[in-house]
Amino acid sequence: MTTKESKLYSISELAHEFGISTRTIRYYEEVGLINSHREKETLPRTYTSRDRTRLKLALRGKRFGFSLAEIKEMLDLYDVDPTEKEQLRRTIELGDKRIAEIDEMIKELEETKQEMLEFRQKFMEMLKEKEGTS
Amino acid sequence: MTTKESKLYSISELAHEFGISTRTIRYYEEVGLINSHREKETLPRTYTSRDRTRLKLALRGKRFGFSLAEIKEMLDLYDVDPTEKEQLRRTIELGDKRIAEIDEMIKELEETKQEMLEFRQKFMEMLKEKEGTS
DNA sequence: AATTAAGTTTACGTTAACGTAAAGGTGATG
DNA sequence: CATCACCTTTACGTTAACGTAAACTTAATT
Repeated sequence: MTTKESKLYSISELAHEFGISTRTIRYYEEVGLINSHREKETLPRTYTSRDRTRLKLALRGKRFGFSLAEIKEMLDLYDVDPTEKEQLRRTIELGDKRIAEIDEMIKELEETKQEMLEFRQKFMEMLKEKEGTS
Repeated sequence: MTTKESKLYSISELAHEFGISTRTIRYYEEVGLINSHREKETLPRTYTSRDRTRLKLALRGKRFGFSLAEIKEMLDLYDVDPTEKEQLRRTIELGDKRIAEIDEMIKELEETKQEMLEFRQKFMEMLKEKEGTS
């Protein structure tokens, strides 16, 4: 029985998959946002699917305008030590705050969408009024 | 009958209301994101409620990680000339794209929330298992 | 009349998040 | 064995989005 040997990714594979540069990936490692695993200290980085997932989540955070520091804090929530009750509690608490934030964001987005749809409606009517004018 | 004379805001009023600096507001004007109205070219800026709304929308865009340039482009959609059919069409088209983007964001946020709730559940169980351990 | 509060412009400083270039190591391939 | 292709580190450059400071004006108070 070999020790769980799932697929490993190279840095350029991930870069290509997510449409980012290898520099970006190295930078994320530099600031502690993600990890890499290397055989011999000196040579090529390799990434597990867990690393890949973390990167994916990080990029999601970016798309929503979070700073790398904020993202790191959020991702580190998933890596809490399950034997430490106090840590667990703090994690849950912080997580709840984030969830509330997400709810707020969803609400705001839906409002925005609604407003845009109303404008769309107005513009469509304006267009109709000018029908045939070329 | 006086010409529509609704409330005017000063720069520090708006800054305070939205929790930003006056510098930020001037900067937004500098890059054409918002406008101000002044009596005599030289003296204090004053803002209509329309200006205020535009600023509010801009800040909303910021919270979602859009750049000021992107925000400007989006806000300018609202200021289209209604007599220009082609412009109207382009505006509607671009607006539709933004609406689709918003839908995508909402979807992603809901996924994220779901995942976080699942983690929360797991952590709660871990906590329960350790019940009484202090 | 002098101080205070709020505004102005100009201009240089700062930070996050990378881009980019230089100089070099490895392993596969024609 | 030379040339890719891909990786590495180090380090300086760049841009957006303001912060901050200086020097000044104007209106209202003391």
